[in-house]
Amino acid sequence: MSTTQSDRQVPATLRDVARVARVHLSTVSRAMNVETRSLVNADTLARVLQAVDELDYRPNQTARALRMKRSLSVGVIVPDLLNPMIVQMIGGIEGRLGEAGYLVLLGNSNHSDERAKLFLETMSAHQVEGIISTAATEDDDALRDIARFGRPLVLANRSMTSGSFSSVVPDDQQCSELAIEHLVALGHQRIGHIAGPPTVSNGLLRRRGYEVALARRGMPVRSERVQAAVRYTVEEGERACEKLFARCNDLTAIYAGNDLLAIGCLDALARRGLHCPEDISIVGCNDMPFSGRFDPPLTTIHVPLAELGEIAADLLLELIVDHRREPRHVIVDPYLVVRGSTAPALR
Amino acid sequence: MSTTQSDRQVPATLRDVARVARVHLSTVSRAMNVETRSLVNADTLARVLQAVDELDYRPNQTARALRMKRSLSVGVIVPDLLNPMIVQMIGGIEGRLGEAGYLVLLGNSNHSDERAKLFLETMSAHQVEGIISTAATEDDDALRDIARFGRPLVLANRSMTSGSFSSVVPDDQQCSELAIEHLVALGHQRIGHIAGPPTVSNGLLRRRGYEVALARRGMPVRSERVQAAVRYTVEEGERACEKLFARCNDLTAIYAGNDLLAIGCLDALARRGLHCPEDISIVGCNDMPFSGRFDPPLTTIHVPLAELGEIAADLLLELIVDHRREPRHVIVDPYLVVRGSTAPALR
DNA sequence: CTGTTAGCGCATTCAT
DNA sequence: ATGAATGCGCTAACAG
Repeated sequence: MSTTQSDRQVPATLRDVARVARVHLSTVSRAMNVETRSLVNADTLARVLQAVDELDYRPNQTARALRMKRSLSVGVIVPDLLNPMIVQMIGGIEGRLGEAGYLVLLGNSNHSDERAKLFLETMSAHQVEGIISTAATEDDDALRDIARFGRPLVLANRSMTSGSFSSVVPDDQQCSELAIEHLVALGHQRIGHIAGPPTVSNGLLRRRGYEVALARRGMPVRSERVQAAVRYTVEEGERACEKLFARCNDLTAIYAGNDLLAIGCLDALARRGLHCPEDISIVGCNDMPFSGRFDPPLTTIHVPLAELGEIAADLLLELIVDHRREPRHVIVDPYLVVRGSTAPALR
Repeated sequence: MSTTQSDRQVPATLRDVARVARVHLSTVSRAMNVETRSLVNADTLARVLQAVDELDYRPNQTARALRMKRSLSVGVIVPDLLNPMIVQMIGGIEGRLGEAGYLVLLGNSNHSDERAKLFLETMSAHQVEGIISTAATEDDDALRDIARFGRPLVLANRSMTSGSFSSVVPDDQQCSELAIEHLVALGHQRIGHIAGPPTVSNGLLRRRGYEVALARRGMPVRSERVQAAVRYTVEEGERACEKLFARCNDLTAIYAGNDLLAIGCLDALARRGLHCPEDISIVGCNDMPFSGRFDPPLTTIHVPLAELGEIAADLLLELIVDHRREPRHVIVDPYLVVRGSTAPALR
């Protein structure tokens, strides 16, 4: 507090510092950057640093970004902020990216490809160095647009069959295999499936995994036992489950494409006066936070979502370092978590 | 796709467009901006627009930001991304800010003032037009630093007693009043309190509210019946609750400073072989997502967190429009949600 | 080691 | 209605 100034200061620039330190502006620039700092004389450095301190100088990152073409920011697009699973991933992403000095621009598409596209463009305009999308849908050419600009892009949680982008996803078919294996071991023979939207990879893949798992065991694969939800929400899960019940009244178990859908199933059961797991067993997928504390505690397939986010960040960082790097596809292993929503089949 | 080019294009600039449209760069600039578009002739505008389309030109927001001193971005600092309540607020914030054309830079301080300060500085360097912090602690002079630069700042969920920043918080004392009122109505006389950290406003205020509510009813206020958790997490809630039990074994109810702490209390009860609500009633606070689905369903004080986020965004937007605006303090009303974790006192 | 110069991509005065 | 010129704050050659 060398000078008594008004409350609001106009930020100091390199010029200001240079003037006070009686050196050229470029010398200050060198002094500020760790890589070039060694180029500047010890006592001029001291003078500069003192001026910096005195003026409370902070480099303007926008100007740096413009000049260096490095914004030190990346965009992260999510389909739904109220989905605890997504948030887990954001945590992993943000943590890793933060360590690397990047700031995260967050965009919540709210399940809308339209909005996702808007974010893609806005973030692109903001010169993000890369983008992680956890909201990829199959027919999402907005993502391709981004790639055309050479902006690194990685898909997390959901992928695209084309495989042209780096991605990290759980082994979705294996998720289903684990769920069916568990249910069959409990004696269940008529197992329904509430699938995720067919437009997103894990909706499709988990459904396929369900069918494969049944077929492999010589069990009938009936399409009327599958009902896809239009979105990964509790409400849509409930709705889908009711449709399923309207068609099939002999099911003893349901495998839901994710935990939110599973909770929706629980609601649908309750509406019909049915009990879980006594009347019907339910297996979720993803193991969202607190899923073990529900009533009943949810048997589900654990997916390491935070780790998945970290890997997505790593993949993006790789790509940022070398844009021409070949896309990599990481698949992480899920595992079964048995809790209270499954029980031996009685019928 | 007029020309067959390589996959990766270098983004077009105003100059490129100007060259193709055979006009001066500044004309293109005018044409791109809605406010100045009327200044340009209809058919030159058409030429420009065609060139823009042809080259797939997108304005570089970094350059704009540098020139206009408007980054169209704001920073949001949160203490914990794994806290579902916080996420609710982010949703509200991001939604409102997105509508206004702003992008959100997200920073997760992970309960560390150190990291929060780092984010504040990094975001500031990125020229955010304002900052919303949901991680304010009482002794947080980093926040004051930001304000010195004249960067608009609003505090959400947590406030600072100084009151020099705009803020939006729940009526924390009222939260406690509602909780105590409910418990007393159920016949509880010996009510413990797991408080949030005393360094954050709602930790302190809710504790005070608890004391005031007891005193108002002529009930004894005993400090040994209060245990503060060092953080708002399930684990710290459990730990604090165990400390409390070690001191007091005659409590019939506990009011927890938030739902996470309440869940921790549930864990502590379970450890001791006690049941909720039969042995001890528990009231949480905030009404986090899914709290009604826990076992037992949590009786809690509902706080409209998403709305709180929206208000925070509005306050910030106001401040961005006029930096010298007086700080405003919005207080939102909580209400009681009775579920299954509370029952009449038996002792 | 330090100063000079030249932009990064854009908006905005000022001329014309 | 458009062109010319200037500079936002910074880094990166290039000289000296």
